[in-house]
Amino acid sequence: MTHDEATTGASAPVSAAQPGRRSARRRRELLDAADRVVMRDGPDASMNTIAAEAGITKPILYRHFGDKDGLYRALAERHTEELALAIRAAVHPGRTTTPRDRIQATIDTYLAHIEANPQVYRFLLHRAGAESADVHGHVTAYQRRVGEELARSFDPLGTTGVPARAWAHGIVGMVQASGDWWLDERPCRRPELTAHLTELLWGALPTALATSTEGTADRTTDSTAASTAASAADSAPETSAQPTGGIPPKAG
Amino acid sequence: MTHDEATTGASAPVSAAQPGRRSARRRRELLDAADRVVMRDGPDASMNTIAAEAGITKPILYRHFGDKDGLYRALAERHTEELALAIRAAVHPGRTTTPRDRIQATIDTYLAHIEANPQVYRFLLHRAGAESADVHGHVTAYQRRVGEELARSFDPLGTTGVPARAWAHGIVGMVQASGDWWLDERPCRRPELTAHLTELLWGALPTALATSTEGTADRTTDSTAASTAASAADSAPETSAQPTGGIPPKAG
DNA sequence: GCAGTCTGTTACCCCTGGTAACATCCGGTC
DNA sequence: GACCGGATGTTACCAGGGGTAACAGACTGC
Repeated sequence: MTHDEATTGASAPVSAAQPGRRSARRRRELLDAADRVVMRDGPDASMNTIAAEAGITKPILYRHFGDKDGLYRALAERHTEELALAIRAAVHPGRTTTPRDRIQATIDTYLAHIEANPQVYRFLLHRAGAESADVHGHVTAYQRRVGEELARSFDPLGTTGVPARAWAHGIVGMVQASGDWWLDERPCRRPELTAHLTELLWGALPTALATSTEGTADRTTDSTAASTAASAADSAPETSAQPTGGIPPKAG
Repeated sequence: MTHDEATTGASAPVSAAQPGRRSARRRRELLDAADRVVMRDGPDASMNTIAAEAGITKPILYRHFGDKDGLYRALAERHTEELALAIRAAVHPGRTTTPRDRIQATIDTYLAHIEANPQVYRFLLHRAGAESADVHGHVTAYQRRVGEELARSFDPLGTTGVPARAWAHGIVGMVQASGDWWLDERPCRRPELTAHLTELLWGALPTALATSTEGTADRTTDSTAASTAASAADSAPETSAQPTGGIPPKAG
């Protein structure tokens, strides 16, 4: 039971005679319910649970989405779209900026997204579309998508040579992996991580390795990153969570 | 419903397999069988199948490994150990080398590994240990492990500050993601990819973006990477597959 | 002989993904 | 109104996979 929502809203003039019209809305509602469940119970939610949350039973879900993978793919598409949009906005800003600012803003946008909704992120990373592929389940496809988006931004001519794409996918993986680690340990606040990663892409690694080999050890890296961390503190969209308490950086 | 008949909660004899020393050999044999099946059927192999491959039945597997996650974790540990060893050897070479050579060798070692055995790689990436964690299934732990390994190599003093660890995990993710993309599309041979990624870490991105913004578009990146690609052709272990021809990128 | 433990088995439970078959409402058409 | 198509919904079921209980030999050591 529990069929709240009174069904048949009909408050708006349902003039559209298209048959898919109503079913599209139903589909969205089902997707909403699935989203709620997945965000609450994690990606292992059963179809029964999702159906119950939607106030219906399994076969309806299967009529709409084919199978579980279809549902999850539809769900993932939504979120991926959202993220890709934000990334695109950060990569192609309206006013002219330096390349470094663009990269930094892009990184921060990504991090802000996964920080704002870790559940979505986990779902996308670990489950979305991982089942369908025959043998080699491509890494969740959403990462690929963002990568291609970034690659296109590197040379807007459409050439998109191998190096650019390798870099783009590499950068996405870089931000994703360090972001994942950061989400778990929270060793610093987001602007600092953004700055560290931008530094890394801007050639901080050879510098750090060279100096550490010669004599002075790790202080170099620390100071380098910290100096730019401050300047990055206010670049990207909000979505900032509250301070979330301490967890001191514990940087030696 | 009906009646649960006590049982109350999974018993969970953590690490049930510890007792006999002779059982250790059996354990290895079981693990071998599981390995065979997983490499043949992919990570979705059922416990029944694995048991059959080992010539036994399910309960024995459960006595040895607790549950499926335990088996998979044991399996993953093996392969991760192997990879971590290779990485460590590449990061800390016996004779003195330049930092750049070390990084390049490390990247190439990783890529060589995933190229040599994609099945293992897929398994580690997608399944290993992804189930056990309560809510947030950390990314397969093997990536983390390699990351920590790399982080330690950055400042051998043991400090391992935040920037170094952020970089290390980022680099691992970078190599992993681009390697994954490369495995799927094979847009170039391994040495080229290794060179591209090393270039990226050595500050090629700002250069490329600056020049592409000013005038010349993508030729810069291509030539830069190609020049070093040749020099990297013979750094790490072989395991090279045949050329596999040139699938043109042709991304949507 | 007995206890203990390791090996192995059969048979079972429960849950989950997925399907079949049947019942229903609602909008449109003659 | 009668009728029909299509979406909505249901109960009931199946196959298969994870996991467990309970029992059966075999080997050790006393």
